[in-house]
Amino acid sequence: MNINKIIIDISEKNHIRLTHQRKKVIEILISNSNRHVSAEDIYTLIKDKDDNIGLATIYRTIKILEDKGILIRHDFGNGEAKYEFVMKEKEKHDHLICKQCGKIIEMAGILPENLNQKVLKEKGFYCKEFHLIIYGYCDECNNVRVNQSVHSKVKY
Amino acid sequence: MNINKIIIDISEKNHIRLTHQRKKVIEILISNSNRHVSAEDIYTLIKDKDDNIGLATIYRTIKILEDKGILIRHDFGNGEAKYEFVMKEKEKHDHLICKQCGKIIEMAGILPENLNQKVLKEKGFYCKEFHLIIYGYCDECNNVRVNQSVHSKVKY
DNA sequence: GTGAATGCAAATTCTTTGCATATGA
DNA sequence: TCATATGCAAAGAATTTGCATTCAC
Repeated sequence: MNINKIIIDISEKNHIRLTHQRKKVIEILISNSNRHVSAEDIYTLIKDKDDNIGLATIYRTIKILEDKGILIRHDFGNGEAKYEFVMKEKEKHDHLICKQCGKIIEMAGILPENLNQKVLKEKGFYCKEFHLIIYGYCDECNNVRVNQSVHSKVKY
Repeated sequence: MNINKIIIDISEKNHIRLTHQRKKVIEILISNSNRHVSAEDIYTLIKDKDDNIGLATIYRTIKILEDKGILIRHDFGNGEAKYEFVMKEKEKHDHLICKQCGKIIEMAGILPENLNQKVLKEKGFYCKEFHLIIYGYCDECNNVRVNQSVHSKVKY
């Protein structure tokens, strides 16, 4: 199935009117589904292809796709939302973020299998999406840390 | 241990110079440690007590407390950071957020015990903080959803 | 043809920063 | 005393909105 067919498929299944701009946004999202992209990223990637689009349109499109569950929004805590295209085939994964260098490492299979039932039973809550972010230190940064001192003596 | 003593304790342990404003911020955080408060919330709560403080000071204080690990920052995806005072005694918990009404339910004991070792072994990553947010539907909203139709026919 | 989408610029919201003044240790 | 914190207002960054124009169906 080529990318054009996939896009048409998405738009029809989700009742999204397919404009030139929306097509471009979805195209970029699909071809970058291995990354986390911001609205600005999408904007730049489209501009790079000598295509014109307004940032506002991107924000509006993103919101629709998110509503439809086609796009997952991540807040990694730097004040900029990142988006990830949902591929059925792709394994769900969580994110490890280094507090020192900001690197994001993906890791799958962290959460237990039976979480949905557990949460439903205990809290009457129907789980749809699990967002687990683990903050800590990656290997390299941790080595630097232990060589220096972990507890800063800096006076504020 | 009264609240004043606790605040002095925090400031000394963490080498934070104790100003009138910082005292106020910490005081508000402690007395609202059962909630998630934003910078604006803290500002309003202090103003309500007929005390004066600048928003900038609150942001600066928050940043220090977060650096010191006294405060946990949560990004719940509405563009506003929320903070939670860390009480040693308080059990760590995760958050269930209803996609419909926005309600936040706290739940403890979701994550497995041995995560630190697992992540370290698999990815060489040293875990410090676990932020698990589960998006879904609370009991009430889910009832409404199943009575209506789950899939919107609205054309965008 | 017509209601809905777009682009632009202006408006909003949250957060940060520069600088003169005030203050805690 | 004196480095550091504060308040204010201005700057920044991300996102949203109003409105005239354009476009998909």
